Amino acid sequence: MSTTRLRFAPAPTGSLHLGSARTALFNWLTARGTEGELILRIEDTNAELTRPELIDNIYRSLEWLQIEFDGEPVRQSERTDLYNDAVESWLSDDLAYVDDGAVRFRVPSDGTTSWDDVVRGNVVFENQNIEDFVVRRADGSATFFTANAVDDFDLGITHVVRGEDLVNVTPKVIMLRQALGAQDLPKFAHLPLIVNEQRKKLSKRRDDVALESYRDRGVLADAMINYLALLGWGPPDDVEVRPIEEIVQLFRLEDVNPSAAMFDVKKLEAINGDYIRAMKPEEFTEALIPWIANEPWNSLVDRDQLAQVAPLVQERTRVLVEGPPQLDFFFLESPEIEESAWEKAMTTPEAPLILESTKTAFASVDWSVASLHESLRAIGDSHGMKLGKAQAPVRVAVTGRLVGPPLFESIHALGREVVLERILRAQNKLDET
RNA sequence: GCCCCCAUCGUCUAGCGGCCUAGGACACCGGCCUUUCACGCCGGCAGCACGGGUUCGAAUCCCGUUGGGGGUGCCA
Repeated sequence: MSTTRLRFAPAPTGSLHLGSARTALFNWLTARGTEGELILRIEDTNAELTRPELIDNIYRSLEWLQIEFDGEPVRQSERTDLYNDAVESWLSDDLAYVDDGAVRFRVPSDGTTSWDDVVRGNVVFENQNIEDFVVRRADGSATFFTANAVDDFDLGITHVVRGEDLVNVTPKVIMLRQALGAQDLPKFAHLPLIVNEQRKKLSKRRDDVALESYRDRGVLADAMINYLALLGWGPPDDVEVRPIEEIVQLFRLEDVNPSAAMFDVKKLEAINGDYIRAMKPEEFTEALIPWIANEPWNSLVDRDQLAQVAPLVQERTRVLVEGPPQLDFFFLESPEIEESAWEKAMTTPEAPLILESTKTAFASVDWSVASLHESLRAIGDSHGMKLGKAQAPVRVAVTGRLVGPPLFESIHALGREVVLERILRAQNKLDET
């Protein structure tokens, strides 16, 4: 028998919002940390929101985040009788009245309604500031207030953890719950809003709020969860990047910071980079495949070769989308040479000499990373250049860019034939100009 | 307008009356390492919004001001 029972109650309005994901997470953390239960409740009292595909998206996103629920989801659209009964009883007790076909709840004109919020402390509303609100629409459907109050009571919810934007509906829900005959109140915890750089609530219109869009760019679920946990909460020991199991142990609703938190993509990506670097090379290679599938050179990719070269860019990748562009030259027949790179590396007096020496040396050098390395180092030496300088023309000739994965490992993977051909190609291009 | 909430480095946070000349992380700036970039390491910049209290003592408690935000639908 569990002592705590929580619910995550999204309205199916399309893709899961970052704020909703954070709310789901904090509910989940609380449930896990207290060995309680967490149920998923779909708030689709509005007929327009009952479309199955909207709900599927929520399931998929929550599944991706590995936020699990106990029991089957509760669909409010399937509990209309319950809401009707409640409204009827309020009507017969004269707690509510009909107005233009809708039913409104009678709010007392004096007194106060308050609760002790877990994250904000005591919150008090003067009843006189609350209007009689609609509990049943003219079309007969229950409103959010009714469904919310009835379900939280009926489902035995002990902790209501939701966004701060719902603070002002809380007194209404409390009144309804009392009208239902409830003697107690659940613990309310209103989480700080997640805001953008303008300090405004993340909005669908202006901000990139869909969880999927981060997933699609190659943010890992574990990293996303870890980052989201840091929005409004911090571990007591200052260790921010850590396994979710540890966060479950450390997390306490009482420690949640009440002030709004800005969603910082840079930090998200930094944490994601940590997670990517922590992957096994094979895992990283595997994770990259869906992103490579989007590249025009996808059909040229050889899996074995990919397994060999992907790890070379692992620590250079913060989000998975950044992976493929760093690897294209391994697979493209004749990768394009970036103009700015060419300008920088090939217009020096030494460049042609280095290319020629390298071509000659590489034609017979032992094809190992160490020998390749030593060989080019020696060539650089003979021109009085450090390797850092000397490698530039070769890198541009072979990869088309000035920056990229470690050169000798790359050259090694490409093979002698390809490398010599690319050097020759660069020499030809040099001759043309 | 009315109601409600919030206020520590640029950002996310630690701090719950003395351990704070305020700690960590991201970002930024130096340096080291180095075959580029990155990673890693070392160092730096930078904050308790303001004013009153309370107290021997306040970032921490109270009040006010200012500034931000949220809500104000027969949406949720």
